Amino acid sequence: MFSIGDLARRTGVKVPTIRYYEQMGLVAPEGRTEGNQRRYGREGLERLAFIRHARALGLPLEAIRELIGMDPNDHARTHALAERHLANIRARIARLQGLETELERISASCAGQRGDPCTVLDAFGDHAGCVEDH
Amino acid sequence: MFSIGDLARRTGVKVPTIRYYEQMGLVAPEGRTEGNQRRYGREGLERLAFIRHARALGLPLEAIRELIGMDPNDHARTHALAERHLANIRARIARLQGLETELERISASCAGQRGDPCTVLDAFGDHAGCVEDH
DNA sequence: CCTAATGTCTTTAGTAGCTATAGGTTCAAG
DNA sequence: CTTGAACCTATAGCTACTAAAGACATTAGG
Repeated sequence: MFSIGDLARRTGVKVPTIRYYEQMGLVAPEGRTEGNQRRYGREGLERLAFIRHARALGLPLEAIRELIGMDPNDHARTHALAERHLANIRARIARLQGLETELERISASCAGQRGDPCTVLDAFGDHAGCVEDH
Repeated sequence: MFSIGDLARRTGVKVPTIRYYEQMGLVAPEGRTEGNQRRYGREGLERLAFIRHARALGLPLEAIRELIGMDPNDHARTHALAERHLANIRARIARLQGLETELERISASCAGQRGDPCTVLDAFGDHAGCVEDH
């Protein structure tokens, strides 16, 4: 039987976060002590580790909830979720790469001559220089 | 003189968002009508366009507030902010690329055989397969 | 000039995913 | 038995908005 602190130490998920996940219906203790403290079994530990890893992969809690409730034989749904998330990540990468390009341009736009006003400041506000349509 | 709706149409920033920016101290109307409605001048319009573009570049409002208050001759601070943000974006790209790799691995881990439990589900919870240290 | 439609006002609450704090109780070790 | 660490609940805060309620203002058409 693990206390909430044990779980926190073993999974790296902070104590208040575990309680938050419980509120969100993602983990529950097996029971409580007489003094009302949470006690978890091995299942709880594994569940929390699962959540932690899925979160580290960038899945929103909502998707994790879906995963938890999934039938392991339902390949279609499981694969679809993975693909959807992958597409999502790729889109975010593409968007950030657009920003990267533009910020490089902005940074390079001014040589930093004393006495001249900094063009970086203008560039931040200037939509005209943009290639992307953000 | 522009109403808040005019500003919204011209900049693409939604009306409630403009009011929110005002609360955050980023834009202010030049004055109000007798009936208490906001009226903006060209300055307000430009300020809002600046904010919009900076947001599109991914800058947090806090950084935009800094930019707004900056002396255009202070190259050091302006450039530093741009560089900091660029580094930030690059870090995020790197992180997402790590996730991309891992999600590809996860997606590929299961051929989708009927009858066999889906390994994707395990892979989501399995830290052991990770290369990155998330 | 009046009316109807549209625009605007303030205030409040909700979103995601936590984190922090306060004030109180319980547990485990010595 | 006492002390200190860990635990409890409830509430508020964070970012950057968005939505909704209920009242008032403005503007175009007749």
